[in-house]
Amino acid sequence: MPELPEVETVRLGLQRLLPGRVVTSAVSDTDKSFPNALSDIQVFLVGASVVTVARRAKVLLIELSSKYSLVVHLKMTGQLVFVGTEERFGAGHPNDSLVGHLPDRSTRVTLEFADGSHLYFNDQRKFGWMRLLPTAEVPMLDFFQKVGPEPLSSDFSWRDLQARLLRRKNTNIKAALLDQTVVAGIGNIYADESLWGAKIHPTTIVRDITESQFKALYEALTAVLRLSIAKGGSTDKNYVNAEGKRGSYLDFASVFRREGLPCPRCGTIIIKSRVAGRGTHTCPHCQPLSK
DNA sequence: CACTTGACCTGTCCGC
DNA sequence: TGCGGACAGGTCAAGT
Repeated sequence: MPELPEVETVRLGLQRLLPGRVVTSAVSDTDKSFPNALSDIQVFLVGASVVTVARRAKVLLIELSSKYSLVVHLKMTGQLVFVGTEERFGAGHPNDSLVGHLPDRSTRVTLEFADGSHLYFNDQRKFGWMRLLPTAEVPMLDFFQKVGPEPLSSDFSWRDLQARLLRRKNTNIKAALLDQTVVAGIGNIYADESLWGAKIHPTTIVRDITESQFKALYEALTAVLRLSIAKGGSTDKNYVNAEGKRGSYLDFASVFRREGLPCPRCGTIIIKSRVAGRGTHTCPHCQPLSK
């Protein structure tokens, strides 16, 4: 569920909250969530300070003064929530908070900082992970070797999107968009939203997509990603930002989780189907089946 | 090699 | 009310 806009929203929050803080302890409840040896954690994490927080694709990179980085993938239900000292014994996060008092039963890793503040890695389904790695080795990870370009980078054009997607020319466009080696950061929400924006049916085979459709898809994709970042991402069930708060993009979504409701463009009822093994939302009028 | 499907997990919801 | 099963969907391994 955390896709590019959600992970970027978490990054923006952590970049505001973490740099300069010194880690004083790190506790993990499962090897699966944080598989590093305790000795490495003691040497390269405890005592180090946070330098900066970066992102590549859906992966967060918390760079440390020890020349190591915490590499974090939230997968489906992961959260990274910072709790400052002023909130420590209060009623938790106010307003649009989705988390109660932390740690809770989904907390997998707890980092404590020198001033008594905490960073909690919560993950209900345990798909996500956090790993401590020398910063110089991060780009060598298999995932980073294979992952595609950032869709919002200034040198990524509609021609680039077209060329990357055509690497999967015999599959359907939704599967191609979800393939992280084609373009980084797109998941189920923004695949559906951008295909609706470009008026392309998700089962359309990539080789059958026209130039003007590729161009429209590029415009729609970059627009929905930017809008979602501006709205703090999408909260469906679990996603929260670094302060434990929801994102509001789904209030602006056109098709995702809107089956049975009218298409914002033409009023036709939106339907849900299954494409590429994923729940898929389309407007039958705006996104006709090709061939 | 290209492509599709299943596994990994747990909480929630739906039908009986 | 309880219970089984379907579903959620990011990524990798296994299967076709």
